[in-house]
Amino acid sequence: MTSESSKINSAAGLLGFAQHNHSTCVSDGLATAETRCAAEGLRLTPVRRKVLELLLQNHRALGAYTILDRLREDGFGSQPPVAYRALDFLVANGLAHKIERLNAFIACVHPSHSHTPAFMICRLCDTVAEAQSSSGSWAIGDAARATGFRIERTVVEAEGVCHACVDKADT
Amino acid sequence: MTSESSKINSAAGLLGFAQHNHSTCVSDGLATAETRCAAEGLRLTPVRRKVLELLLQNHRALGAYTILDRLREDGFGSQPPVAYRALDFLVANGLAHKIERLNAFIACVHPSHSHTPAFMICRLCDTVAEAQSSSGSWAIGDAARATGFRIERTVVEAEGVCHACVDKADT
DNA sequence: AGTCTCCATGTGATTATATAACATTACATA
DNA sequence: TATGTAATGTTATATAATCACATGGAGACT
Repeated sequence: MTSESSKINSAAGLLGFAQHNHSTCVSDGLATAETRCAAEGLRLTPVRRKVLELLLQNHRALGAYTILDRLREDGFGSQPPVAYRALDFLVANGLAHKIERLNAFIACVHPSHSHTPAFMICRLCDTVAEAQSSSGSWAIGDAARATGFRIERTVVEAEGVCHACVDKADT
Repeated sequence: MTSESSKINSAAGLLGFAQHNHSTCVSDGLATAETRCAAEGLRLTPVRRKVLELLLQNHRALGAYTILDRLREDGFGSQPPVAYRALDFLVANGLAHKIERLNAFIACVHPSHSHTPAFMICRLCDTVAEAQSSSGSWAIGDAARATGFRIERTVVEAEGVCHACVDKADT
């Protein structure tokens, strides 16, 4: 427990892959979420808040069942729907994203404005970084326009090796 | 059965979303695969060939268990690993792709050369179109270069409504 | 305060997706 | 034919996600 959380903290010393003071990530993220929910009449209930807090604690994607375990420890309901409903709420309101490649979830790093997120997933340290992007910048937009396809949502996930892990990479 | 296959054929009258003569998709795809496997010393065994044929029969993504059902009908093994191993082979050798968003698989439409595929998924008719693309054209490449992230594989999947379905779309 | 309604949560059961582990068979080739 | 390797078959299990229904709790309205 203790060793695990300290490991998480030290490993989370990268925002995405950039150096940053991680200590404010959780508090800032929760504060932003509370502001937004208050402004839009959304209810950031205890379970939802707790799940967001768990996601903010590390820059990795967490599976629903990992989250569920943590919820159980904190006295929340321990059946899958509890976690999935909270995650659905967070994703629907742009406070978190699902990483399709991993079937896992991560807190949004800039939840204040809507965006088409793009992710970089390090296969060695499992860190996930969210890249800023405009929705029209993807080459697939051209193909869509050419065929009359109306894009509603785009998944962009790059898998590879982050700067910090390049040294220990085999290839 | 008959009605289902005819439905598949009529619905598959679009390559991705472009009009095309679907009757040659399966035969051409299998021929290309056989040529490539022969050239590279890969073994396109009966199960693998059958799975590829199933994928080629429609421009939709098929789940592993759907494939498994068809394999069973044809006298192949009917346990999950049978389907997953064949799919792994096809994906590893560029003959098929996994659509992460759907947890399902689709035949590659241009298996002759390596590429970073991008997909358009119609949420109304479930058709999946593979767009041609060069690996460097994604905006995420810039973010990766900026942070020293080495991209090995990129998932690009756009979800929306295809040209043919726009009329029946609610919004 | 009462109570109605809506939304959120709790819980048990089930479905869907994917892999582990090990036995067996087919194939190439020495 | 003997032998190593790759492919397949099969049992069991792990992981991910949803269904269905009961319970609870905050606001709106009287």
